[in-house]
Amino acid sequence: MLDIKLIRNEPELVRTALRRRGAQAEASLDELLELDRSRREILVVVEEKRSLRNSVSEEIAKLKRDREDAASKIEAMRAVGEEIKRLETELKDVESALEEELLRVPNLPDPSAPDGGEEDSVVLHHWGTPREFAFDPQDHLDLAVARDLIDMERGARTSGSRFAYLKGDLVFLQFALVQFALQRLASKGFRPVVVPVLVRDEAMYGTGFFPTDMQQVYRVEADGLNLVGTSEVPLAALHMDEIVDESDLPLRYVGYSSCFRREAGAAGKDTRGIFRVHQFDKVEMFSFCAPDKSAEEHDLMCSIQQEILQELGLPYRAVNIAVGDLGASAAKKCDLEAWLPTQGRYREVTSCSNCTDYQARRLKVRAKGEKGGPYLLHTLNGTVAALGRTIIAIMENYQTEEGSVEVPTALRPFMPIGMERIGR
RNA sequence: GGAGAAGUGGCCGAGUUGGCUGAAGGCGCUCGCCUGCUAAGCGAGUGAAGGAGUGAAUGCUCCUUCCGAGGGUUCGAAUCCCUCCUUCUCCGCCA
Repeated sequence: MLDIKLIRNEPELVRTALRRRGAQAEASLDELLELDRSRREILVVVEEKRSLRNSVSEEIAKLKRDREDAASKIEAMRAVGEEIKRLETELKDVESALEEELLRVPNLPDPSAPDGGEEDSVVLHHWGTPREFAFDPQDHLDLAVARDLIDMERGARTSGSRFAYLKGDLVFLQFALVQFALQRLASKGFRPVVVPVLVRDEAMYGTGFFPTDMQQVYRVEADGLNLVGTSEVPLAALHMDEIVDESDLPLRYVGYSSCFRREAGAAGKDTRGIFRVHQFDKVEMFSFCAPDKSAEEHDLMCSIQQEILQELGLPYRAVNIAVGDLGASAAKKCDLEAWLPTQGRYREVTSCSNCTDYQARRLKVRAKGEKGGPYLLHTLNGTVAALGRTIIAIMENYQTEEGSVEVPTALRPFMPIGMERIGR
C-alpha cells in the first residue's frame, strides 16, 4: 500500500511512477484523491461535534454531582449525538471506499527496474557454460518416468492435473536440497522457520496477494483460511502489528513450506512434468530491514541465490525484471534462470523482490530506536530453492547417457551415505 | 468438539453504584544529579493512529480516536448488552 500522504502531497510523482506499470495502475488516482479530500472534510466536522459533546458531557457530570438540573443540556446533546452517528456512518463509508481503492494500487517501481513488459526484462549476466552432451539429453520427466521417480498419471488420478507423486531417490534429493539450503542460510544469520501454510485473509491482504491475485489462491471457505502460494506470506505476517526494536534489525528468516497455486490463466503452459504444478515445496528467505538498507539487502539476497546455484553447478543467467512483469508489492525484482538443456533456454528457478514499505504499511510492521520512529520497515523476499524446479535443473544438467542422474557434490553430504547417483 | 476463566500502556497490575482514567501503583527504559567503580538513592521524562493550525526547519500548539476486534444501549462506556477473535484450565478426540 502506498502512503496516502504521498499521494496527496505528490500526486504527479506517484502518477508518473505508476504510469510505468501501465495505464490501469494510475486510473484510480483521481478518485482516490477525491475520496481522501472528502474524508478529511467529514472528519473535521465529526471531530468538532465530538469535541463539543465531550465538553458538554463534562458539564453534565458536574451538574449531576452538584445535584442540579441537566435536562436541557442532555436534550441538546441528544441531537448532537444523533448528528455524530449520522456523520460517522458517512465517514466510514468514505473510509472503506478509500481503503478499498488504496489496496488495489501497486507499489511504485524502483527507478532501476526496466520499462516495459516481460520481453523487456534485462539480462544482467550469465554464469557457467551449458554442458555439451555427447548424447541426446532427456527431459526430467522421461528420466524420471523410466525409473518411476515422478508419477503424474497417479497424481492426476488422485488430485487432478498438475499434481504429482515424487518417489524414491528423488525424495532424498529433495530433502538434501532442503538441508543444504537451510544450513547455508542459517550460517548466514537467517533463522529457520517452518511456517503455517493456511493463513487468514489479513496475511493475504498484508502481503499484497489480495485483492489483486485472489484467483491464484486456494481458499478453504469453511474456515476462512487460504493456502499460501509461498512462505513469503506467513513470514511477512510474522511481525504483523509489531513495533520491533531497531537494534534487532535486520530480521532475517529462512522458511520452509509447501506452496499451493491454482495457476489460473496458465492453461496449456508448461504442462509437461513438474515444472508448473499446483503444489510444490520451497525454501524461502525473508528479511525485514531499515528503509535505507533495503537496496543493500536486496543485493545480499541476490548474491546468496547465485552462490547456491553456483555450488549446485547449474548454469544460470540473472535477469532484472521489467516493471510490467512485477507483482503488486514489488518495487524491484531479480530472477535467476537456470539452463535447461532439453528446452534450450534459461528458465526461472529463483526470484528476489524488494517490496520497500509496501507490505510493511499493510501489515503495520514498524521499528523504533535511535532514529526515532515508529517507522515502517522494508521487506524483501527471495527464493533459496524452489524444490521442483531445482530438481528439474539438476536432473537435466547432471544426467548420464544411461539415464541416471549424478548428485551434485554440494548435496552429497545430505544424501543417504554413498548415494552419488540417482536411478541406477 | 463440550464446560469454565480471562484479554488494560514495553512488561506486571489497579480500575463493576457508567462521568474528572490514556489510564493509579510497580518494573523496565531514557536523560540529569549523586556516589572511587558497581549497586543503591534522588529528580524529570517515557504508547499509537488520524486531523487542524503554525514555523524556513529538527518542531510546536490544539483536537479526535484507541483499554482484544466489531456492533449496541446512553447526554456520556475500559466499565452495561450482543457477536467474533485470542489465550489459559478441565473433559473428550487425535498426528
